[in-house]
Amino acid sequence: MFSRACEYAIKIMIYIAANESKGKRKGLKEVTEAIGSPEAFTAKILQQLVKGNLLKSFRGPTGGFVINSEKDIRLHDVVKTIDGDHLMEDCVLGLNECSSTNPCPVHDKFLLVKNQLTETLLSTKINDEELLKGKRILRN
Amino acid sequence: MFSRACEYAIKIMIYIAANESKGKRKGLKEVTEAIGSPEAFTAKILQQLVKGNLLKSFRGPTGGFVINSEKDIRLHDVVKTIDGDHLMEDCVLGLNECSSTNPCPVHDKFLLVKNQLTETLLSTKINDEELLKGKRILRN
DNA sequence: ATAATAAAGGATAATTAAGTCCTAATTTGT
DNA sequence: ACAAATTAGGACTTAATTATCCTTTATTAT
Repeated sequence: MFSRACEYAIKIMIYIAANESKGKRKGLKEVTEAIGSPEAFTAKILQQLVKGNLLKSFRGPTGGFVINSEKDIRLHDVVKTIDGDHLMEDCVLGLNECSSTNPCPVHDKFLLVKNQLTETLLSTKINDEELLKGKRILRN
Repeated sequence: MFSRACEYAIKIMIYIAANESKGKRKGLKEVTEAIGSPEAFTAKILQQLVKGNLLKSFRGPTGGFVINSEKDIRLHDVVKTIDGDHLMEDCVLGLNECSSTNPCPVHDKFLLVKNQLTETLLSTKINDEELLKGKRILRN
């Protein structure tokens, strides 16, 4: 559904959001340990999230990443930043010309699925407390 | 959402199912022309669909492909044959250990989406006449 | 039998995604 | 000023997906 990079990005955002009450910035090492991702690759994704204005970064000792609190970040923002909005916007069969007036055979069948998906991504805040209800795993 | 190969496979199955009333077998050339896919790659996908028992193939002159009419084929079968059932079964965040008793943060949020998707794939027959209502495009 | 036709299948190439490595730039505390 | 820590960024490697090419096998009609 999502690219590997996007899966990591979602975990990153949720981890940082869930732990930012503890004040200090979250470093690359801590994040990769928390979500169980390859370090160098995770660094690239963090960069993308910073460029996309979802995170703010700070260098040097005491440096690290924090959520950009000026924004009210949703899963939709994270997915869009890493994977673009192809999943939400494009034809399921990959047809450029597909639209409600000129539909592919499965266009109507997938309307519900895509709406449900888009709605879920749009409505879920990265710091939604429901995401943390009970014990929640972020890595294997 | 689906791999490119799977997108082609869905188009292949819908095209052959929609045109099989015209009696004769559908050859590789005709199929690639109909769905606008690369010929050699399409041949490989047709092979997979035959191996998965969704199509029957015949060689030689008058040869080609037909739907395996012993089965009542759904989109779910096509997707499973080409992409496997990862999309339907696996954790959205790619976690092996994720389950309803040991969930990832977005597990509940995506239950509806995944159920809707699975239900759509399971309930849509490849020869559903709704897939052909009005003008329906299979290629750009 | 033979020639023509069409799918099967193996090998290889091209492209994209995933992941690594190394150096540069910035910030902090001494 | 300097050393240590930490992110930024470029270049590169590896793996997976997409796509092509060529040969083999089966089938049909002459």
